[in-house]
Amino acid sequence: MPELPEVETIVRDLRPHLVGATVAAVEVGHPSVVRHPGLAEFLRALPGRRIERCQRRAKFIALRLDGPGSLFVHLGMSGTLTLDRPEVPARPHTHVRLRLGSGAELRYVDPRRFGRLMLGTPPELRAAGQLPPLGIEPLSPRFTAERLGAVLASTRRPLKAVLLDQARIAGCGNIYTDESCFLARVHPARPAAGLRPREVRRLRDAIRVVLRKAIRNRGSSIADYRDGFGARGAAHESLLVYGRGGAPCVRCGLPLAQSTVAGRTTVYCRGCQA
DNA sequence: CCCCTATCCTGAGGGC
DNA sequence: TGCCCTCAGGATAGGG
Repeated sequence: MPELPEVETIVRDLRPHLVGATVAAVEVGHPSVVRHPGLAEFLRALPGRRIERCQRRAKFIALRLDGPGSLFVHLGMSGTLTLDRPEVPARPHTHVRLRLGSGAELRYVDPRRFGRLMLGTPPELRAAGQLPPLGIEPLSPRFTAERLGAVLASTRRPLKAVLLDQARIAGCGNIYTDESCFLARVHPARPAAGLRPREVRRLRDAIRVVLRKAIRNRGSSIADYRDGFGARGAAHESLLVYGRGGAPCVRCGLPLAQSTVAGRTTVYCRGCQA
């Protein structure tokens, strides 16, 4: 579900309310979402900890705690992390609740339970196989056309597969990958290493424009996604290709093509993305 | 290394 | 109205 812009929106929403707050109590409804450490240790280690930072890395939410370690949350396909007043009834599939010293409640809701919560330092979690290798942040200043070119040059896999590969570029999912390829006018199934330098530059710029615009619009609420306060985003209202297979291309009017690339539904324009 | 498929789950939507 | 099928924004394991 949530890609970089959705996770970033949540982090920005929650940050002012979480930083400085103390975890007063923890309740876990469905233990399978707690991946590390074990449930008992998770319940033991969290209460009393103070949240020092609230940040995004790739599609992970990282709540840095006092003392060593962070609480990492990955939302999977259908997860949400919201701050609620405790008297508001919890929605179905609320699996974890953190009651805060402020009285508010941080709730992890995830119908499909593909998401997960983990507690520890990055090296610990990497050693436990819970935190995968993560590539460059596409919104960082280090994400230059040269850098993207180097990433793409290393493989002949389809471009889209590389953009979705979190170990190479962190944060892009199915929606914004298709949007970026369209904006850059490159075909998502082209071998990554085959892009010309000017196409790489266009793609680099397109990825940043697409992600920034989606953040400005507070994320795409196509199904389950909600912001840090449970409200829907508006980014899905201005998507150019995602979910529009068969509809006319906004640039040339040709019906948008839909096929499977890198195992994912992919929408693109045969005319504009040669 | 690459690529595809199945898998973890629930819910929404379409066809009949 | 209901049943069945397919599909979904993610990530990973296993097979060819």
